[in-house]
Amino acid sequence: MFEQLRKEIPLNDDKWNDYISCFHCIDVPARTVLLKEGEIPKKVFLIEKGCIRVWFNNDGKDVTYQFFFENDTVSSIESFKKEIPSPATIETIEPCKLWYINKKDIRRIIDEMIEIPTIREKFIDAMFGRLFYYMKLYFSFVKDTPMQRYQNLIEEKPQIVQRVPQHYIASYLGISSVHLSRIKNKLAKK
Amino acid sequence: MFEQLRKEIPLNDDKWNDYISCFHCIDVPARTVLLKEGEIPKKVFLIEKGCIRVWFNNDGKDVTYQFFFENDTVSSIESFKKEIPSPATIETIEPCKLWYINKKDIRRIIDEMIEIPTIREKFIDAMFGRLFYYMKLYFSFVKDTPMQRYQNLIEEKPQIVQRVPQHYIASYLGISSVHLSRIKNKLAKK
DNA sequence: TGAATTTGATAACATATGTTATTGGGTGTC
DNA sequence: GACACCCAATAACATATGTTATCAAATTCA
Repeated sequence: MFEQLRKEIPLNDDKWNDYISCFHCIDVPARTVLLKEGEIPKKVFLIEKGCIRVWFNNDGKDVTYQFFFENDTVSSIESFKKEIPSPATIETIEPCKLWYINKKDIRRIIDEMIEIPTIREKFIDAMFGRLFYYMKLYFSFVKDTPMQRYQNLIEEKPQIVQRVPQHYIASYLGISSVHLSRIKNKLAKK
Repeated sequence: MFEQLRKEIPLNDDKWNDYISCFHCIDVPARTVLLKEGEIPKKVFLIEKGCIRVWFNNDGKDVTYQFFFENDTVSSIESFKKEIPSPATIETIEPCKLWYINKKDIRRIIDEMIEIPTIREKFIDAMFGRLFYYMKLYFSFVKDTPMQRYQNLIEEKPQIVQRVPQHYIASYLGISSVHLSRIKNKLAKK
């Protein structure tokens, strides 16, 4: 799981092993809630196998706003950083093999690693990447129709279309599942 | 302009004056283009007075996706960081008094300041703030109706509603100006 | 001041999208 | 195998939203 990362990070073996020992592996079935709306996040998850969605309750309807797959790290990032109750629920879609790390451990690791310039660079780049990701999502809502967003999804995130039930995808696109079904129908006729 | 910042940043006077001297002040009329679509950004702007919009061309229609006001810093952030042509145009809405700094200067200042832990902390917090801002914008598209988005705007960014022409606001909300007009009409009747 | 431009409201029509209900296929469980 | 459940497609209807055109008010600028 960590081989690739090991190569990229300039640490001696002791430090590395110290850090790695903070990660714990679990297997969970589909539809397992990893963080419930209203809880303050205590863990960050890393997916070895499976997929996860993050959703919140909007007047009784659940609105899925993010999917995660293999090698993604998952947390309710704003609540985690600010230590406030999460508005969102984190839930597995498929059976998953996960690694998790506790807040105080990840906090310590980041505080130590941020002092190393090359790692800091990576960290900041990752934050920019995340920022650009959300900017792009936002832009697609300002400028594209739901059909265009669906086509982009097929193009750019085929995993989502292949592995995630359609009603979750619909709410991710900001439309009803009926409408997504109509869009698929139209595209099929072309 | 920089008094408040001066208090927050622990630097000796020499360094401070060095940094400050990199900023240049200009006055520009309304509808001035500060960065044109396709150009690689070479400056970052800081607004002392006035307001600015950022927009891009979407099949012949201009789509405004961000507004900036006094004390905001403005750049086509992704293009600036990656040194790629900007998909967006930066343009004043009102006559503005601006400070700008060139890329190589801001680059140097950030590289030097990032080594100071308290400043680094502020810098990372600012990035998180930006990230949360775009996440929130994105969420509002996934879960709210245009009318709700408009009401949020009145609530949270009254400046925009008061100072920006309505057709720019409409495209910011992802709707036509006709529809925004209808929404206002409905709200007025309540 | 007067002309040009920008802005905002509204009407009429076409299209997109949501809601609710129904149907049938799949899948897992006992 | 029977049952419960989840999932996707579809129909029918209601509502939301876009498009185009027109007009009036406000603003800018010469």
